[in-house]
Amino acid sequence: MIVVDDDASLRDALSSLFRSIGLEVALFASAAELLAAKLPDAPRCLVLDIRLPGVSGLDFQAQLARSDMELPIIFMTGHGDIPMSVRAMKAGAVDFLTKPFRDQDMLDAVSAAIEIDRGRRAERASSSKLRALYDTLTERERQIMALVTSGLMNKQVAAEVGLSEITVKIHRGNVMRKMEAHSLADLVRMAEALGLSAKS
Amino acid sequence: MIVVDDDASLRDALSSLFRSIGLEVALFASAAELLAAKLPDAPRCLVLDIRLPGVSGLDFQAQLARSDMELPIIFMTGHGDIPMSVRAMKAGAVDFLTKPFRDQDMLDAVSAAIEIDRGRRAERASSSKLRALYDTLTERERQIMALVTSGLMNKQVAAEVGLSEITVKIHRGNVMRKMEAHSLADLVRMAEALGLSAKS
DNA sequence: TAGCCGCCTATACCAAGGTATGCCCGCGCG
DNA sequence: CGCGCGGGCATACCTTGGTATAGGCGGCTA
Repeated sequence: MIVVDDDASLRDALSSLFRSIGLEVALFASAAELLAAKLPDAPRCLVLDIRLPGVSGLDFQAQLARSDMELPIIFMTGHGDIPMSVRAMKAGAVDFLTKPFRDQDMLDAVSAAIEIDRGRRAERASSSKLRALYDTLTERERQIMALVTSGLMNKQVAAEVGLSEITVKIHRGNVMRKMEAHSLADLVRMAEALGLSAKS
Repeated sequence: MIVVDDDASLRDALSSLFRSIGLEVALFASAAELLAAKLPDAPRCLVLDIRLPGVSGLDFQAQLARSDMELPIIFMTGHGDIPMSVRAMKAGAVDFLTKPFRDQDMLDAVSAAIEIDRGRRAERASSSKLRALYDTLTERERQIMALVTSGLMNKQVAAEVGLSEITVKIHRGNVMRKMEAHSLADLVRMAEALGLSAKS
């Protein structure tokens, strides 16, 4: 759980609130401090005041979304307005609370956000493993994989790329082995997840 | 384009605004009137005042989401607050505008909403066609389809369901024909889209 | 230079996929 | 009752997939 707010007393209040339900908490007074810090790699979320020293919360949100450190955000504000909240929600914020808020509302938002982060992490983990496997393929193998998973027969693939059928079979076998696919169905699903498509 | 607002002058203003960019407009003073009316089946969206005679806009949104008539909603409000806007956005609203709003803001929101609706329609159309094909399968065929697309070989499928391999081949062929799949890869993708999984 | 790797090909062989023909059973329906 | 249909099984035959063995070519690098 990461809290960024320039009000020390609010930070402390949130800290004890989150600790009371067993969450680890990291406190920061500004976005810059957060970026400078190293954080443990666990399901988490960001609780952010929309008015921060330096950058605005919305800008910081956009900045995070562009970086590889994407994590669910819950905004807080004392003097926000509707267009601001709408913009934050459209940009993917999990919630947008007005100060003062009820503890329970914050806890609900946080548990929803952590659940989202958990899902995203699982997603990223499996897709990055897939990427790693895919990266071990040679150019030819990638080409054959795309064509095979698009539903073409070996002979059609061979004609498409100007190879003999037997060579296609070799590459195909290599692809199956390198991708650790146990069946064609497996490979098709991997190709889907990787966003492959046979471009003619 | 569907507009629901109890203020006749605002309805007229929005009507002429939308017509000026070539959109067809249907006007209603309440949610009940909208539900009673028949509407042409084309990409569209709903522009809704959050304070309506009878039901609240948020309730109406929830009601629409539960029904089969799901369509993108843009809320308007004269006296809304942040929690209200956040709730609407969380429930899937495309935008939430405060009166008075700039014409351009409304037009931007509407074009985004119509784009969303167009995408959803395409999605629904292809998935409902898939459903229709899937519904023509017999119980056995569905069973074999699930197992085959999970990556099992015919003989393994046969063992799993206690049939001979040749019978599995027959069913498998029937599945391919009925689902209009041109290859196993096709069938696997269909199974994915249908959310099938082989339950042991 | 030798060795490795990616790449291509061929022959041969076996496993798996796929279809046709033919026959059987049970059930519901006109 | 006869008929259609879903379901099942077998033989036969052909296609496709998959692997092993073996060889050739070009490029990179220790």
